[in-house]
Amino acid sequence: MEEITTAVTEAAEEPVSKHFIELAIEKDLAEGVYDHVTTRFPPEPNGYLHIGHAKSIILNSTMAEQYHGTFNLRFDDTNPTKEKIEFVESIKEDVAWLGADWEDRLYFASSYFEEMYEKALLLIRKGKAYVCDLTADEIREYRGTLTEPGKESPYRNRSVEENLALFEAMKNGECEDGSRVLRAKIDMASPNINMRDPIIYRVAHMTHHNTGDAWCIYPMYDFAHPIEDAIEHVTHSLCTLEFEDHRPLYDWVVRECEYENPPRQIEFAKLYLKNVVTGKRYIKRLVEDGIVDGWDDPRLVSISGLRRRGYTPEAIRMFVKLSGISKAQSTSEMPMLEYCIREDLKMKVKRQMAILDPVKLVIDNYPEGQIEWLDAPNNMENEALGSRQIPFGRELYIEREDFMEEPPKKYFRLFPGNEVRLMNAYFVRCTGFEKDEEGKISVIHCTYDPETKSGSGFTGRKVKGTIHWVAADTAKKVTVRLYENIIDEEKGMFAEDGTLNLNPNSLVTLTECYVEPELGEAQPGDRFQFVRNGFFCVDTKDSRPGEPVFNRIVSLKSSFRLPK
RNA sequence: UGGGCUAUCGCCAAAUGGUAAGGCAACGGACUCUGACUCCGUCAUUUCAAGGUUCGAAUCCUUGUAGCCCAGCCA
Repeated sequence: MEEITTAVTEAAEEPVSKHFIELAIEKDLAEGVYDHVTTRFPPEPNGYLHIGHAKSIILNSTMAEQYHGTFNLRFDDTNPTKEKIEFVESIKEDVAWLGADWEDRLYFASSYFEEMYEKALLLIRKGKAYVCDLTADEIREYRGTLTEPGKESPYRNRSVEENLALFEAMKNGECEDGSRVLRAKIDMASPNINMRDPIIYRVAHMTHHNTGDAWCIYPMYDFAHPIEDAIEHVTHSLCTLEFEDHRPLYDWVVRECEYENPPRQIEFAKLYLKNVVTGKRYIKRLVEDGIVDGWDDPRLVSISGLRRRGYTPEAIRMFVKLSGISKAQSTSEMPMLEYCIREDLKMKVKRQMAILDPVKLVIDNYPEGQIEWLDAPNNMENEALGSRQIPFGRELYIEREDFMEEPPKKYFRLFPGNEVRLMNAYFVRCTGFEKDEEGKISVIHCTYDPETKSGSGFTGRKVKGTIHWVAADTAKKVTVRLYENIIDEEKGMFAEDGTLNLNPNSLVTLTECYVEPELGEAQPGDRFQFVRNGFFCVDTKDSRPGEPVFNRIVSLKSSFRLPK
């Protein structure tokens, strides 16, 4: 008995191999480099978060959780020219929604400005920093190029006293924007351009969203970030690959600023999605051109867009986990994200019948005016979701594609003479159809067999197809939005002139859709599976009481294709 | 052309000198009151390339090749 229990437990713990960051953390813990783990997600409040940020949020927070450490949310707000307070709120909302819990550890880099200033003073006194009067253009020239070393600034050897006085003047507002900067004195000949006397403070007379007008000098990322991490006792500062070249500078700053137990920066590859736009400037353009509805347009992979579309945090977390953590630049594909949301929703939402492209079906041998309430399970695979009563009558709507006048081989649904099951109801046999003047099918006729009612245990004969339906008299008419990739996947992301190749059919709005009557009362955010049509979510923006607008989250996989 | 990083299936990704996991996608088949789900099967004699070391190499060594990042007073 005990052996069985053990075996089951072991099987449940699937031996997933550890990624390089987990190994690094475990090594640090084992060697006593750190006695705790602290991570952080450090966004600059200058825009909305997207699926790429989700990777960082989830990685950082799960590492803390996994090693019984703490996770901080810290706004890296060191550049007032780009930041706005409203982004702080949207970022907090998105991070919380994703399930990353910073508890009471919400920090702002701007609240460390005093300590950063003190550290700058320390560097000056140590002869490790100097005030430079070169213009921006001159600094660029002096920096050299990728292949040629830079040359030293004429201001590089100012005295400590002079530097102190000048830096004081910068701080006191006596210097105009761009007239002076504070630079770290490192090595103008370094092959790593980041080490060629990087600027660590600049002058900017601008009101900061958090510190107001208290400061007119602001620290640069390379100086501020390591200090922020050190102040918070961050142990593992996880960031993306493009900062690899900055690590020597990061280490230089924590060392020269004399922090004990300095944090360690570890880089990982960003999450890219094939044929998906995440770049701020492109999305901004889409918003400005009115191609999308805003940053929370359901076609975007912004966190708010995904949320509005109906994605769950669980699905996004699963996606990040399946995508893995490595240093190899990689591009995942949307089907993997789609798999995650189907996987998450299939057991937890109700399965309802909705007709997106209706055509009328008349059951000629069913009594006129009669309404019958049928029992329908909400989710055959999850009994906990219970069942509901749905109205059935003589006239129904079925999906236009569920009838074919001249069916190909292996078509299992309705065609003249064929019998199918109406899901949760009866077998019906097609007896004929009518067309309108344009030759389009307008009404389909059939007869039903009362003995074949769902749940009756009828086994007399079998049918190959089951189709869904809603009763015409009681159906609720709703708006449904279908989404496809906003990028034309055939053409690829960019055209030759650098513009995006847009898919003109990325959004299709259907207004003649019929759903079961109870869905008329669905609330914004409610999710459903519409039988054979995919997973849907009631829009949180455009829905009105009693008038839900359904967004398609993702379609179901379909293996039926007409032969060519 | 300087520096840093990375190359394992269409995509993501394990394997840490011991004989190429797994997931997505795809393709067969079974089942089905959703052509969904589920289930079962197929899918890298070979790891960017060429040499070398070794009983044994995706892993070590050489030499190449390709891709990404860096010259903001952005982060």
